[in-house]
Amino acid sequence: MATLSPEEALTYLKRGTVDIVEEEELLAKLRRSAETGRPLRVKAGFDPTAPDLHLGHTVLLRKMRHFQDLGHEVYFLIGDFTAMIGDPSGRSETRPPLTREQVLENARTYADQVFKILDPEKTRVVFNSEWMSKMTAEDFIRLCARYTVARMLEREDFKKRFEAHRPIAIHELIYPLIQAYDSVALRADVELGGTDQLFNLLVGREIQREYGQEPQVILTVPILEGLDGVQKMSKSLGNYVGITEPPQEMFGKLMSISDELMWRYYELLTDLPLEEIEALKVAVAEGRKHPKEVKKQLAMLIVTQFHSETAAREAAEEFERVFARREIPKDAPEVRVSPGKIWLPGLLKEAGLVKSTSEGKRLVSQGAVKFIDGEALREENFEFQPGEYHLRIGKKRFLRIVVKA
RNA sequence: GGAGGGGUUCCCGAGCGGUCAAAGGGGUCGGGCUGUAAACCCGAUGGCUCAGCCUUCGGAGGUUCGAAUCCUCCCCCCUCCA
Repeated sequence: MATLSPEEALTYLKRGTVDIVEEEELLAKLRRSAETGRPLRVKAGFDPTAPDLHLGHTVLLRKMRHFQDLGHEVYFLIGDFTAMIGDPSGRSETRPPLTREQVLENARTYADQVFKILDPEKTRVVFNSEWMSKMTAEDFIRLCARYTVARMLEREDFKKRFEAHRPIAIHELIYPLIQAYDSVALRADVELGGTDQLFNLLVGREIQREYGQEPQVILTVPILEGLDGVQKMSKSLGNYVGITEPPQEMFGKLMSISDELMWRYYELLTDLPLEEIEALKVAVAEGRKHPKEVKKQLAMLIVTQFHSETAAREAAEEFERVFARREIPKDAPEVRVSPGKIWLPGLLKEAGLVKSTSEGKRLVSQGAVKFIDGEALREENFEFQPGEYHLRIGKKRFLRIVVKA
Protein backbone atom coordinates (compact mmCIF):
# COMPACT_ATOMS: atom_id res chain seq x y z
CA MET A 1 0.00 0.00 0.00
CA ALA A 2 1.29 3.43 -0.95
CA THR A 3 2.32 5.46 2.05
CA LEU A 4 -0.48 7.62 3.32
CA SER A 5 -0.16 10.80 5.27
CA PRO A 6 -1.22 10.48 8.90
CA GLU A 7 -4.44 12.29 8.05
CA GLU A 8 -5.19 9.94 5.17
CA ALA A 9 -4.32 6.98 7.35
CA LEU A 10 -6.79 8.16 9.95
CA THR A 11 -9.56 8.33 7.37
CA TYR A 12 -8.64 4.90 6.13
CA LEU A 13 -8.75 3.44 9.61
CA LYS A 14 -11.97 5.13 10.56
CA ARG A 15 -14.02 3.27 8.02
CA GLY A 16 -16.45 0.85 9.59
CA THR A 17 -15.61 1.80 13.18
CA VAL A 18 -18.15 2.78 15.78
CA ASP A 19 -16.13 4.44 18.54
CA ILE A 20 -12.71 5.98 18.46
CA VAL A 21 -11.29 7.13 21.77
CA GLU A 22 -9.72 9.54 21.09
CA GLU A 23 -9.41 10.48 17.45
CA GLU A 24 -6.86 13.23 18.08
CA GLU A 25 -4.71 10.85 20.05
CA LEU A 26 -4.78 8.37 17.21
CA LEU A 27 -3.74 11.08 14.79
CA ALA A 28 -0.91 12.07 17.10
CA LYS A 29 0.26 8.49 17.36
CA LEU A 30 0.13 8.08 13.60
CA ARG A 31 2.14 11.24 13.15
CA ARG A 32 4.73 10.19 15.63
CA SER A 33 4.99 6.80 14.04
CA ALA A 34 5.50 8.40 10.63
CA GLU A 35 8.23 10.64 12.02
CA THR A 36 10.13 8.03 13.99
CA GLY A 37 9.44 5.12 11.68
CA ARG A 38 8.33 3.07 14.67
CA PRO A 39 5.19 1.08 13.98
CA LEU A 40 2.26 1.28 16.37
CA ARG A 41 1.57 -1.67 18.60
CA VAL A 42 -1.97 -2.76 17.92
CA LYS A 43 -3.65 -5.23 20.22
CA ALA A 44 -6.77 -7.33 19.96
CA GLY A 45 -7.76 -10.13 22.26
CA PHE A 46 -9.39 -13.43 21.38
CA ASP A 47 -10.99 -16.12 23.39
CA PRO A 48 -9.11 -19.40 23.14
CA THR A 49 -12.28 -21.47 23.07
CA ALA A 50 -13.98 -20.61 19.79
CA PRO A 51 -11.64 -21.16 16.92
CA ASP A 52 -14.33 -21.57 14.27
CA LEU A 53 -14.26 -18.19 12.62
CA HIS A 54 -16.96 -16.67 10.47
CA LEU A 55 -17.43 -13.40 8.63
CA GLY A 56 -18.53 -11.71 11.85
CA HIS A 57 -15.05 -12.16 13.27
CA THR A 58 -13.48 -10.82 10.14
CA VAL A 59 -14.82 -7.33 10.68
CA LEU A 60 -12.32 -7.00 13.49
CA LEU A 61 -9.61 -8.98 11.72
CA ARG A 62 -9.94 -6.81 8.67
CA LYS A 63 -9.48 -3.72 10.79
CA MET A 64 -6.35 -5.28 12.21
CA ARG A 65 -5.21 -5.90 8.68
CA HIS A 66 -5.75 -2.28 7.82
CA PHE A 67 -3.27 -1.33 10.49
CA GLN A 68 -0.81 -3.84 9.09
CA ASP A 69 -1.26 -2.42 5.61
CA LEU A 70 -0.13 0.88 7.03
CA GLY A 71 2.98 -0.80 8.39
CA HIS A 72 1.93 -1.30 11.99
CA GLU A 73 2.40 -4.30 14.19
CA VAL A 74 -0.49 -6.42 15.38
CA TYR A 75 -0.55 -8.38 18.63
CA PHE A 76 -2.98 -11.22 18.33
CA LEU A 77 -3.61 -11.96 21.97
CA ILE A 78 -5.04 -15.28 22.96
CA GLY A 79 -6.63 -14.93 26.35
CA ASP A 80 -5.74 -18.31 27.72
CA PHE A 81 -5.40 -16.94 31.23
CA THR A 82 -8.60 -14.93 31.13
CA ALA A 83 -10.41 -17.95 29.75
CA MET A 84 -10.34 -19.27 33.27
CA ILE A 85 -12.78 -16.53 34.07
CA GLY A 86 -14.87 -16.35 30.96
CA ASP A 87 -15.87 -12.88 29.91
CA PRO A 88 -18.85 -12.02 32.06
CA SER A 89 -20.24 -9.71 29.39
CA GLY A 90 -21.23 -12.82 27.52
CA ARG A 91 -23.58 -14.01 30.25
CA SER A 92 -21.56 -15.71 32.90
CA GLU A 93 -21.54 -19.37 32.28
CA THR A 94 -18.89 -21.32 33.99
CA ARG A 95 -16.59 -22.82 31.47
CA PRO A 96 -14.70 -26.02 31.70
CA PRO A 97 -11.04 -25.13 32.16
CA LEU A 98 -8.93 -25.75 29.09
CA THR A 99 -5.83 -27.83 29.23
CA ARG A 100 -2.54 -26.50 27.96
CA GLU A 101 -2.83 -28.83 24.97
CA GLN A 102 -6.31 -27.66 24.10
CA VAL A 103 -5.21 -24.06 24.21
CA LEU A 104 -2.31 -24.74 21.90
CA GLU A 105 -4.47 -26.78 19.60
CA ASN A 106 -7.02 -23.99 19.41
CA ALA A 107 -4.27 -21.49 18.80
CA ARG A 108 -3.14 -23.52 15.82
CA THR A 109 -6.66 -23.61 14.44
CA TYR A 110 -6.83 -19.86 14.85
CA ALA A 111 -3.61 -19.41 12.96
CA ASP A 112 -4.86 -21.50 10.05
CA GLN A 113 -7.85 -19.26 9.61
CA VAL A 114 -6.65 -15.89 10.76
CA PHE A 115 -3.84 -15.63 8.26
CA LYS A 116 -6.32 -15.67 5.44
CA ILE A 117 -6.73 -12.06 6.48
CA LEU A 118 -3.79 -11.02 8.60
CA ASP A 119 -0.28 -10.59 7.35
CA PRO A 120 1.80 -13.21 9.18
CA GLU A 121 4.90 -11.05 8.86
CA LYS A 122 3.33 -8.32 10.92
CA THR A 123 1.45 -10.45 13.41
CA ARG A 124 2.67 -11.56 16.79
CA VAL A 125 0.63 -14.23 18.48
CA VAL A 126 0.85 -13.90 22.25
CA PHE A 127 -0.80 -15.58 25.23
CA ASN A 128 -1.66 -13.58 28.30
CA SER A 129 -0.76 -16.45 30.57
CA GLU A 130 2.79 -15.50 29.61
CA TRP A 131 2.76 -12.60 32.02
CA MET A 132 -0.32 -13.28 34.10
CA SER A 133 0.80 -16.61 35.49
CA LYS A 134 4.10 -15.04 36.51
CA MET A 135 2.36 -12.35 38.48
CA THR A 136 2.72 -12.63 42.24
CA ALA A 137 -0.16 -12.16 44.62
CA GLU A 138 1.48 -8.93 45.66
CA ASP A 139 1.64 -7.64 42.08
CA PHE A 140 -1.93 -8.65 41.66
CA ILE A 141 -3.13 -6.75 44.69
CA ARG A 142 -1.26 -3.70 43.47
CA LEU A 143 -3.12 -4.01 40.19
CA CYS A 144 -6.44 -4.29 41.95
CA ALA A 145 -5.65 -1.26 44.07
CA ARG A 146 -5.66 0.90 40.92
CA TYR A 147 -9.34 0.62 40.32
CA THR A 148 -12.50 0.89 42.35
CA VAL A 149 -15.59 -1.20 42.73
CA ALA A 150 -17.77 1.77 41.97
CA ARG A 151 -16.02 2.33 38.65
CA MET A 152 -16.32 -1.31 37.79
CA LEU A 153 -20.02 -1.27 38.55
CA GLU A 154 -20.47 1.36 35.91
CA ARG A 155 -20.32 -1.38 33.37
CA GLU A 156 -23.80 -1.96 32.05
CA ASP A 157 -24.18 -5.65 32.74
CA PHE A 158 -22.55 -5.44 36.18
CA LYS A 159 -24.81 -2.59 37.07
CA LYS A 160 -27.90 -4.44 36.01
CA ARG A 161 -26.94 -7.56 37.85
CA PHE A 162 -26.02 -5.63 40.94
CA GLU A 163 -29.28 -3.72 40.96
CA ALA A 164 -31.25 -6.86 40.33
CA HIS A 165 -29.44 -8.45 43.28
CA ARG A 166 -28.08 -11.10 41.04
CA PRO A 167 -24.67 -12.47 41.85
CA ILE A 168 -21.44 -11.05 40.49
CA ALA A 169 -18.51 -13.21 41.40
CA ILE A 170 -15.39 -11.35 42.44
CA HIS A 171 -13.33 -12.93 39.70
CA GLU A 172 -15.78 -11.64 37.12
CA LEU A 173 -15.32 -8.18 38.47
CA ILE A 174 -11.62 -8.57 37.98
CA TYR A 175 -11.81 -9.61 34.36
CA PRO A 176 -11.59 -6.11 32.90
CA LEU A 177 -8.56 -5.41 35.06
CA ILE A 178 -6.69 -8.34 33.65
CA GLN A 179 -7.57 -7.43 30.13
CA ALA A 180 -6.41 -3.93 30.93
CA TYR A 181 -3.17 -5.20 32.31
CA ASP A 182 -2.55 -7.04 29.08
CA SER A 183 -2.35 -3.65 27.44
CA VAL A 184 0.25 -2.62 29.99
CA ALA A 185 2.26 -5.77 29.41
CA LEU A 186 2.17 -5.26 25.66
CA ARG A 187 2.57 -1.48 25.85
CA ALA A 188 -0.30 -1.25 23.41
CA ASP A 189 -0.76 1.92 21.39
CA VAL A 190 -4.11 0.84 20.07
CA GLU A 191 -6.62 -1.76 21.10
CA LEU A 192 -9.37 -3.03 18.85
CA GLY A 193 -12.55 -4.79 19.82
CA GLY A 194 -16.24 -5.17 19.19
CA THR A 195 -18.59 -2.53 20.49
CA ASP A 196 -19.47 -4.82 23.38
CA GLN A 197 -15.86 -4.46 24.52
CA LEU A 198 -15.91 -0.72 24.94
CA PHE A 199 -15.91 -0.75 28.72
CA ASN A 200 -13.06 -3.22 29.03
CA LEU A 201 -11.03 -1.30 26.50
CA LEU A 202 -11.52 1.92 28.40
CA VAL A 203 -10.29 0.34 31.61
CA GLY A 204 -7.15 -0.46 29.66
CA ARG A 205 -6.54 3.23 29.08
CA GLU A 206 -6.87 4.05 32.74
CA ILE A 207 -4.69 1.24 33.96
CA GLN A 208 -2.00 2.11 31.45
CA ARG A 209 -2.02 5.63 32.79
CA GLU A 210 -1.70 4.26 36.31
CA TYR A 211 1.37 2.34 35.20
CA GLY A 212 2.88 5.43 33.66
CA GLN A 213 2.14 4.55 30.07
CA GLU A 214 0.52 6.62 27.40
CA PRO A 215 -3.07 5.35 27.15
CA GLN A 216 -3.99 3.24 24.20
CA VAL A 217 -6.37 4.49 21.59
CA ILE A 218 -9.53 2.48 21.27
CA LEU A 219 -11.33 1.53 18.10
CA THR A 220 -14.49 -0.49 18.21
CA VAL A 221 -16.09 -2.21 15.26
CA PRO A 222 -19.75 -3.16 14.98
CA ILE A 223 -21.14 -6.59 15.62
CA LEU A 224 -22.04 -7.95 12.21
CA GLU A 225 -25.60 -9.05 11.55
CA GLY A 226 -26.02 -12.59 10.35
CA LEU A 227 -27.61 -13.74 7.11
CA ASP A 228 -31.05 -13.07 8.57
CA GLY A 229 -30.12 -9.42 8.89
CA VAL A 230 -31.45 -9.20 12.42
CA GLN A 231 -29.47 -11.19 14.92
CA LYS A 232 -25.71 -11.05 15.26
CA MET A 233 -23.84 -13.51 13.16
CA SER A 234 -23.07 -16.56 15.22
CA LYS A 235 -22.44 -20.18 14.73
CA SER A 236 -25.08 -21.28 17.17
CA LEU A 237 -27.77 -19.29 15.40
CA GLY A 238 -26.74 -20.83 12.11
CA ASN A 239 -26.86 -17.50 10.31
CA TYR A 240 -23.19 -17.38 9.49
CA VAL A 241 -20.71 -17.82 6.71
CA GLY A 242 -17.64 -19.67 7.92
CA ILE A 243 -14.36 -18.48 6.52
CA THR A 244 -13.26 -21.99 5.66
CA GLU A 245 -16.40 -22.81 3.70
CA PRO A 246 -16.05 -23.77 0.05
CA PRO A 247 -16.56 -20.98 -2.52
CA GLN A 248 -19.88 -22.34 -3.73
CA GLU A 249 -21.35 -22.35 -0.22
CA MET A 250 -20.14 -18.86 0.56
CA PHE A 251 -21.46 -17.52 -2.67
CA GLY A 252 -24.88 -19.08 -2.25
CA LYS A 253 -25.26 -17.89 1.31
CA LEU A 254 -24.26 -14.35 0.43
CA MET A 255 -26.75 -14.25 -2.44
CA SER A 256 -29.53 -14.99 -0.01
CA ILE A 257 -29.10 -11.89 2.13
CA SER A 258 -31.51 -9.00 1.81
CA ASP A 259 -30.70 -6.01 -0.37
CA GLU A 260 -30.66 -3.89 2.74
CA LEU A 261 -28.03 -5.99 4.43
CA MET A 262 -25.88 -6.11 1.34
CA TRP A 263 -24.75 -2.51 1.84
CA ARG A 264 -23.63 -3.23 5.34
CA TYR A 265 -21.63 -6.20 4.15
CA TYR A 266 -20.12 -4.06 1.43
CA GLU A 267 -18.90 -1.58 3.97
CA LEU A 268 -17.67 -3.99 6.60
CA LEU A 269 -16.48 -6.96 4.60
CA THR A 270 -14.89 -5.47 1.52
CA ASP A 271 -12.34 -2.79 0.77
CA LEU A 272 -14.36 -1.26 -2.00
CA PRO A 273 -13.99 2.51 -1.44
CA LEU A 274 -16.96 4.11 0.25
CA GLU A 275 -17.56 6.45 -2.70
CA GLU A 276 -17.91 3.49 -5.02
CA ILE A 277 -20.35 1.78 -2.68
CA GLU A 278 -22.33 4.98 -2.58
CA ALA A 279 -22.35 5.12 -6.36
CA LEU A 280 -23.66 1.57 -6.53
CA LYS A 281 -26.38 2.43 -4.07
CA VAL A 282 -27.47 5.35 -6.22
CA ALA A 283 -27.36 3.21 -9.36
CA VAL A 284 -29.60 0.62 -7.78
CA ALA A 285 -31.99 3.23 -6.43
CA GLU A 286 -32.31 4.75 -9.88
CA GLY A 287 -32.82 1.36 -11.45
CA ARG A 288 -29.67 1.56 -13.51
CA LYS A 289 -28.29 -1.55 -11.85
CA HIS A 290 -30.09 -4.67 -10.76
CA PRO A 291 -29.61 -5.39 -7.06
CA LYS A 292 -28.94 -9.02 -7.88
CA GLU A 293 -25.93 -8.03 -9.99
CA VAL A 294 -24.59 -5.82 -7.26
CA LYS A 295 -25.03 -8.59 -4.74
CA LYS A 296 -23.22 -10.97 -7.03
CA GLN A 297 -20.30 -8.58 -7.10
CA LEU A 298 -20.30 -8.47 -3.33
CA ALA A 299 -20.33 -12.22 -3.07
CA MET A 300 -17.45 -12.44 -5.51
CA LEU A 301 -15.42 -9.87 -3.62
CA ILE A 302 -15.84 -11.81 -0.42
CA VAL A 303 -15.19 -15.24 -1.90
CA THR A 304 -12.04 -13.87 -3.50
CA GLN A 305 -10.70 -12.88 -0.10
CA PHE A 306 -10.85 -16.40 1.22
CA HIS A 307 -10.24 -18.38 -1.94
CA SER A 308 -9.26 -16.80 -5.24
CA GLU A 309 -10.65 -14.71 -8.02
CA THR A 310 -10.91 -17.80 -10.17
CA ALA A 311 -12.82 -19.67 -7.49
CA ALA A 312 -15.14 -16.71 -7.12
CA ARG A 313 -15.82 -16.53 -10.82
CA GLU A 314 -16.48 -20.24 -10.97
CA ALA A 315 -18.83 -20.02 -8.02
CA ALA A 316 -20.74 -17.23 -9.73
CA GLU A 317 -20.98 -19.16 -12.98
CA GLU A 318 -22.14 -22.31 -11.28
CA PHE A 319 -24.70 -20.31 -9.35
CA GLU A 320 -26.01 -18.79 -12.53
CA ARG A 321 -26.06 -22.17 -14.25
CA VAL A 322 -27.94 -23.91 -11.47
CA PHE A 323 -30.40 -21.28 -10.40
CA ALA A 324 -30.95 -19.04 -13.39
CA ARG A 325 -30.63 -21.63 -16.12
CA ARG A 326 -31.86 -24.44 -13.92
CA GLU A 327 -29.24 -26.97 -14.73
CA ILE A 328 -28.03 -29.63 -12.40
CA PRO A 329 -24.94 -28.73 -10.35
CA LYS A 330 -21.69 -30.35 -11.41
CA ASP A 331 -21.18 -31.95 -8.04
CA ALA A 332 -24.72 -33.23 -7.58
CA PRO A 333 -24.90 -36.62 -5.90
CA GLU A 334 -25.53 -39.55 -8.19
CA VAL A 335 -27.27 -42.88 -7.73
CA ARG A 336 -27.36 -45.85 -10.08
CA VAL A 337 -30.47 -47.98 -10.26
CA SER A 338 -32.02 -50.63 -12.43
CA PRO A 339 -34.98 -49.81 -14.62
CA GLY A 340 -38.44 -50.33 -13.22
CA LYS A 341 -40.69 -49.01 -10.55
CA ILE A 342 -38.85 -47.25 -7.76
CA TRP A 343 -40.19 -45.99 -4.46
CA LEU A 344 -38.96 -42.40 -4.32
CA PRO A 345 -38.91 -41.76 -0.55
CA GLY A 346 -36.63 -44.75 -0.10
CA LEU A 347 -34.41 -43.70 -2.95
CA LEU A 348 -34.10 -40.14 -1.65
CA LYS A 349 -33.17 -41.40 1.75
CA GLU A 350 -30.55 -43.75 0.41
CA ALA A 351 -29.09 -40.92 -1.62
CA GLY A 352 -28.87 -38.89 1.58
CA LEU A 353 -31.13 -36.09 0.35
CA VAL A 354 -33.66 -36.58 3.12
CA LYS A 355 -33.24 -37.68 6.69
CA SER A 356 -36.11 -40.13 6.72
CA THR A 357 -38.51 -41.80 4.36
CA SER A 358 -41.24 -39.91 6.17
CA GLU A 359 -39.65 -36.67 5.10
CA GLY A 360 -39.38 -38.04 1.59
CA LYS A 361 -43.06 -38.91 1.54
CA ARG A 362 -43.95 -35.49 2.81
CA LEU A 363 -41.89 -33.75 0.16
CA VAL A 364 -43.38 -35.85 -2.60
CA SER A 365 -46.88 -35.06 -1.43
CA GLN A 366 -46.03 -31.37 -1.29
CA GLY A 367 -44.82 -31.41 -4.86
CA ALA A 368 -41.29 -30.57 -3.84
CA VAL A 369 -39.69 -33.43 -5.74
CA LYS A 370 -39.45 -32.54 -9.36
CA PHE A 371 -37.52 -33.06 -12.51
CA ILE A 372 -34.96 -30.43 -13.23
CA ASP A 373 -37.32 -28.87 -15.80
CA GLY A 374 -39.89 -28.27 -13.10
CA GLU A 375 -42.35 -31.10 -13.56
CA ALA A 376 -43.32 -32.45 -10.15
CA LEU A 377 -43.40 -36.14 -9.25
CA ARG A 378 -46.47 -36.50 -7.14
CA GLU A 379 -46.54 -40.27 -7.00
CA GLU A 380 -44.29 -42.06 -4.55
CA ASN A 381 -43.50 -44.70 -7.12
CA PHE A 382 -42.02 -43.88 -10.45
CA GLU A 383 -41.30 -46.10 -13.40
CA PHE A 384 -37.73 -45.44 -14.51
CA GLN A 385 -36.63 -46.26 -18.04
CA PRO A 386 -32.93 -46.66 -18.85
CA GLY A 387 -31.26 -43.28 -19.13
CA GLU A 388 -30.39 -40.38 -16.89
CA TYR A 389 -32.79 -38.36 -14.77
CA HIS A 390 -32.11 -35.12 -12.96
CA LEU A 391 -34.19 -34.47 -9.86
CA ARG A 392 -34.49 -31.47 -7.65
CA ILE A 393 -35.99 -31.12 -4.19
CA GLY A 394 -36.81 -27.59 -3.29
CA LYS A 395 -34.16 -25.21 -4.38
CA LYS A 396 -31.00 -26.61 -3.00
CA ARG A 397 -31.12 -30.38 -3.20
CA PHE A 398 -30.26 -32.23 -6.38
CA LEU A 399 -29.94 -35.82 -7.48
CA ARG A 400 -28.66 -37.43 -10.64
CA ILE A 401 -30.23 -40.80 -11.27
CA VAL A 402 -28.55 -43.09 -13.72
CA VAL A 403 -30.73 -45.99 -14.85
CA LYS A 404 -28.74 -48.73 -16.47
CA ALA A 405 -30.43 -51.25 -18.69
C1' G B 1 -29.18 -24.54 57.02
C1' G B 2 -34.68 -23.32 55.96
C1' A B 3 -38.95 -22.43 52.37
C1' G B 4 -40.71 -22.80 47.59
C1' G B 5 -40.76 -23.29 41.89
C1' G B 6 -39.35 -26.15 37.78
C1' G B 7 -37.24 -30.01 34.13
C1' U B 8 -42.26 -31.51 27.68
C1' U B 9 -40.66 -32.77 20.81
C1' C B 10 -34.77 -28.37 17.25
C1' C B 11 -35.83 -23.81 20.83
C1' C B 12 -39.50 -21.23 23.91
C1' G B 13 -43.87 -22.89 25.96
C1' A B 14 -49.28 -25.14 26.94
C1' G B 15 -50.79 -29.68 28.59
C1' C B 16 -58.53 -32.06 32.78
C1' G B 17 -55.65 -40.13 33.86
C1' G B 18 -58.05 -41.85 28.20
C1' U B 19 -60.30 -38.17 22.40
C1' C B 20 -51.80 -36.80 23.10
C1' A B 21 -47.10 -37.83 18.33
C1' A B 22 -48.85 -33.85 22.53
C1' A B 23 -51.95 -26.48 21.80
C1' G B 24 -49.42 -21.90 20.46
C1' G B 25 -45.09 -19.22 18.96
C1' G B 26 -40.06 -19.28 16.96
C1' G B 27 -36.84 -21.81 13.83
C1' U B 28 -36.43 -25.12 9.79
C1' C B 29 -38.26 -27.38 5.32
C1' G B 30 -41.71 -27.19 1.17
C1' G B 31 -45.32 -24.48 -2.13
C1' G B 32 -46.80 -19.47 -4.12
C1' C B 33 -44.66 -14.63 -5.48
C1' U B 34 -39.39 -13.38 -7.00
C1' G B 35 -33.77 -11.91 -8.29
C1' U B 36 -32.34 -19.30 -5.08
C1' A B 37 -33.39 -12.16 -2.81
C1' A B 38 -35.75 -9.89 1.63
C1' A B 39 -40.90 -9.10 3.07
C1' C B 40 -45.54 -11.45 2.52
C1' C B 41 -49.35 -15.62 1.90
C1' C B 42 -50.23 -21.07 2.31
C1' G B 43 -48.70 -25.89 4.09
C1' A B 44 -45.58 -29.39 6.60
C1' U B 45 -42.45 -30.42 10.78
C1' G B 46 -40.62 -38.26 15.64
C1' G B 47 -39.72 -42.91 12.93
C1' C B 48 -41.34 -47.07 9.85
C1' U B 49 -43.58 -49.18 2.51
C1' C B 50 -47.34 -45.27 6.63
C1' A B 51 -55.82 -46.01 6.62
C1' G B 52 -51.60 -49.38 10.54
C1' C B 53 -47.50 -50.08 13.71
C1' C B 54 -43.20 -48.53 16.77
C1' U B 55 -40.43 -45.00 19.99
C1' U B 56 -40.91 -40.07 22.71
C1' C B 57 -42.53 -35.70 27.76
C1' G B 58 -35.04 -35.38 33.28
C1' G B 59 -33.80 -40.97 35.18
C1' A B 60 -35.44 -45.57 37.59
C1' G B 61 -39.43 -48.03 39.62
C1' G B 62 -44.81 -48.27 40.97
C1' U B 63 -50.45 -47.51 40.88
C1' U B 64 -54.07 -48.26 36.77
C1' C B 65 -57.63 -51.69 31.71
C1' G B 66 -54.91 -47.05 30.37
C1' A B 67 -49.86 -42.10 32.62
C1' A B 68 -46.57 -36.32 29.92
C1' U B 69 -50.51 -36.13 33.59
C1' C B 70 -51.07 -39.86 40.18
C1' C B 71 -47.23 -42.19 43.96
C1' U B 72 -41.91 -43.39 45.56
C1' C B 73 -36.76 -42.77 45.11
C1' C B 74 -32.78 -40.44 42.38
C1' C B 75 -30.35 -36.58 39.13
C1' C B 76 -30.23 -31.51 37.46
C1' C B 77 -31.75 -26.22 37.29
C1' C B 78 -33.92 -21.73 39.53
C1' U B 79 -36.05 -18.19 43.28
C1' C B 80 -36.65 -16.40 48.27
C1' C B 81 -35.03 -16.40 53.54
C1' A B 82 -30.66 -17.16 56.79
